[in-house]
Amino acid sequence: MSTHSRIQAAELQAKKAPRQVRAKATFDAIIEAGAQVLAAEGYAAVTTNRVAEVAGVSIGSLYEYFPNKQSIIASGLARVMREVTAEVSASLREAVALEGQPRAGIDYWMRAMAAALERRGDLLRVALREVPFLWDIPEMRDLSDTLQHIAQEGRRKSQRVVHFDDPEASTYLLMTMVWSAILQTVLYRPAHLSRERLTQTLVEMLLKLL
Amino acid sequence: MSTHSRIQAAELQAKKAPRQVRAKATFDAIIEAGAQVLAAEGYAAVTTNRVAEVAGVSIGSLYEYFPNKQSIIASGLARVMREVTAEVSASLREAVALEGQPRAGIDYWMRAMAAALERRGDLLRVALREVPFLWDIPEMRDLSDTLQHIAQEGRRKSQRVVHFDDPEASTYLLMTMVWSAILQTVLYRPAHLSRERLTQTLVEMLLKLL
DNA sequence: CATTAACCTGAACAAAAGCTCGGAAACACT
DNA sequence: AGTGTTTCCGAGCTTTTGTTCAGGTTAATG
Repeated sequence: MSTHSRIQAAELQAKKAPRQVRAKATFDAIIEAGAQVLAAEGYAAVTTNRVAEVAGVSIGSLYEYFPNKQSIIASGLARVMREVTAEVSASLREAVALEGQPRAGIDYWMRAMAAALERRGDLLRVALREVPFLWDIPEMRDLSDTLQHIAQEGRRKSQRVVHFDDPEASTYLLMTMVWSAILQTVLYRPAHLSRERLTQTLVEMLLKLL
Repeated sequence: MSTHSRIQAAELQAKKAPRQVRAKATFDAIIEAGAQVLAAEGYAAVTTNRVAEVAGVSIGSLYEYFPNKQSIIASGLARVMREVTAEVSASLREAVALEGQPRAGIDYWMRAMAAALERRGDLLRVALREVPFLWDIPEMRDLSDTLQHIAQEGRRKSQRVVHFDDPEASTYLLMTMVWSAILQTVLYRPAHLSRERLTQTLVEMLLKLL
């Protein structure tokens, strides 16, 4: 078993909230700078002094609000993931609501996912591959939980959606697989598979299965 | 676009091969120690001095064979990935050969994949999540290329395997999705999905699609 | 206006980590 | 045994980086 110590939740959060508007601006600038350096230059390039410099703030101010380096990155990723979760789950709900036209629903959902991921592509690429404490950020886990929840709910409402021996497991799996495929394709752009071919084929497959 | 510099191939390789048997032992001990520390304590814990210590070798010896820290990790991962690729692609070939019994073939292949991954679970988990230059290691890319190659070849030989509008893309996708699902399940053990349920459901899905 | 609280600054400290290098020991070969 | 080559050693140099702190500035408060 891997034993390297999990990071405590407190160490991944800001240590105090800004009270004045000026302070709110520096706070945001720090988070923004952290995300930007991470996305553009990778995890190793994210040093506290560099983040402060990019944010246009002194190193002291940085430690006024964040207890350590990790909390800056974690705050930025948490913020982004809240946005992604909101966008993706909203589109999944809409897709589920389009019961009558499964093709349109699936298509719509996949485009929404791809768009949400692509907009944060540089950041998510680095985050998924390099940030050691990524999965200690609660918002990171929330996305898949939320999607699962919506999917299972949708399955229960309209019985005819999945007929497998194990409906729960197969819904879970379908969800996971489609998500993985989109993630892979959008973030890592395999040579032989354009976005168009991906979505077309995925839709076809899902229609055969549902 | 993310601009952080790609690592040169030379920086990820051993700088000279051991000539004597004694030297071969230290060389291997270093690689082994690197992999062990990485698997057990994470990327941040892999320091050159620590690797030397765990290997029971002096720091000087380490730099006799490896130009830098990354090359130690890269060598270890390359070695492991050669093994995994060999095991997984052998089992895929056998599965493809079982044309007559698709259920047995799929089942066999998935068990082989799961076993190959699980045996290196601790190492691969950390590698996939934390090693920044992971995909600059050629052996890392070889696996999916090899699997794709075998799968596409299998499809061409027995025409009746996949009937989709875009056979190549759908084979690619199926491959990717099954691989992702197994990887996820074996390495990150989702709470609600046991290995048994996964394989059962996956087999069922594949049979419906092929 | 006076006082307190919030905010900001940046030089400097301490720890850590990658890597070098001069020299000794083990080995191969004649 | 003698000679050159390979291997090994580890103290220490250099650089980097996370973080602190004492003091100054700005904003709120009464």
